[in-house]
Amino acid sequence: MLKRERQAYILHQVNLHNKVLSNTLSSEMEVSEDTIRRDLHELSEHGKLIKVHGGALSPSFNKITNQLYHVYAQTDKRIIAEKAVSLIKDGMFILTGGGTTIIELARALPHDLTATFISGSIPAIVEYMNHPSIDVIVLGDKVSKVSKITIGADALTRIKNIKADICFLGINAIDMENGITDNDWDVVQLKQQMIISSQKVVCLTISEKINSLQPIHVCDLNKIDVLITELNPADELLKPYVDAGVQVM
Amino acid sequence: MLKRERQAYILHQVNLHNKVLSNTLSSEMEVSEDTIRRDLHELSEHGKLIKVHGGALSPSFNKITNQLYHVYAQTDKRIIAEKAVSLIKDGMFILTGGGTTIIELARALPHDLTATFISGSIPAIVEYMNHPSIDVIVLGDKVSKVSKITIGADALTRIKNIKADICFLGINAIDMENGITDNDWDVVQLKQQMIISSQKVVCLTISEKINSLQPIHVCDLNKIDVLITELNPADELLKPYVDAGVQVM
DNA sequence: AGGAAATTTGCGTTTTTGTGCAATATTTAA
DNA sequence: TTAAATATTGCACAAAAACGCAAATTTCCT
Repeated sequence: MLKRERQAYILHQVNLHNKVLSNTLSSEMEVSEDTIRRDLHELSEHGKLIKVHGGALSPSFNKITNQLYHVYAQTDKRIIAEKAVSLIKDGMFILTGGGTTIIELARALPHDLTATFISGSIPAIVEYMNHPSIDVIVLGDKVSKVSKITIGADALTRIKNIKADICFLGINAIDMENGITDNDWDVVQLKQQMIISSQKVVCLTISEKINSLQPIHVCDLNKIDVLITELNPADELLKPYVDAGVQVM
Repeated sequence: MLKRERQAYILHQVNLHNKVLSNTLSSEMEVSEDTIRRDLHELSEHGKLIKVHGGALSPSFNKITNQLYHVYAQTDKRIIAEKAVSLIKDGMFILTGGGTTIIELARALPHDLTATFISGSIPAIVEYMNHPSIDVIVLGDKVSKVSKITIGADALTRIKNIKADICFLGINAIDMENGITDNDWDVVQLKQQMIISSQKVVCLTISEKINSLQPIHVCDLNKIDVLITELNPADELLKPYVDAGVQVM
């Protein structure tokens, strides 16, 4: 087998599977691992793949995971935030949780909006505070260093005494069977009470979290009024949720 | 599974859920927790995530826009803050108000301090929150856009139920005749209650504000235990206060 | 076609890297 | 405070990479 052939085959495999192993290639083509390594080295110098210990990866692989992912998620969250904003009317009482999606929502609020936002998320409060015309109510309690949100009995009872018009929750996982799930017990308590204390529950999430599962159950799908993702509501991925009666935006 | 694949997966999870646990990752990918820890260590050195006990957090989650708080007369306030820090001992319950001097105090706290800070000042809370070992209690209520502090009956009654070891107040005006005075009605309510609820009252101010007067009375001089300025305690300007029985630092 | 030069390949040796294990410290939670 | 979970450290071992060298192959030139 010629060197050119070999390298073409390697590239083919990399593009197909995003990954190749040196020893697999070596036995598949019956050449020494040394040769494979030299091939990989050469191809990686031309940027056709990324050589790593034990094999090689597709160059697109690294792009997605490293820099682009963050920006990409950011723009997605911006799209979500703008859809969410369209649900907010002047004079509303609005409960919000924490998380980066909520921060984006806070930043996307129109400058002339007059509404009351209630939250225990410190980063969200900082954003709301900088808005010229909205009122901000802080749910006081002990701050969780991990989630940057106030958690505890105090915050909980405070939410109990509220009946908000609408509630925006950034969620960590949602699937058809288990509904919304999360990974922080204290945060789950708050989310559950927020859902009870709101007339309308809106869940915000990037599409990657759709059909994923976390250890702690927050609520079933039927508690959710609106689900917002960056996707088109007609997207195939969202169809089961539409069928289940959730309004998808 | 290749090391890079693993790390890519970890990053993916972190960006997705803002948080990952070592043991979850370890069992998901069927490698030892040792390996996961090494991966997390490596990724955190590249700033891709923030390593914490038991797992890791998303770096974007931690970044709070606190570059806005440019502090007036900063070096003076730094001096004041450092004097104030010397009064704080491990395990204390500490009430603090708002204002730039208090922010400086928050930034000057030693990294190994373990204490509980109670405040309604959002900028101060943001600073406390970034400290590794102190607990933060937020006094919830409506946020005043002007002073960036929670004000109202709720915050007031909350303070009433506290007996703190010490209380740090940034003050706007102090003079021999009227004691401490201020210009914001709501903030004054809070300060008065904080003074009542603390065993020791420490006032922080730059010397500019010494012997000045504001419209609303907060408290008389005799309520103050310690007065801290950037000046030498023996300074002529401070002599009347020393004579009046205030401990000056 | 023949043969020299250049390239490619395989092999042994030495380094480096990745991983798991165990003993010990440190942190966290009860 | 104690007990459990998690981190750190040093070590061993295996897998892979790097390197030099010699044999094999291809290329190129007359």
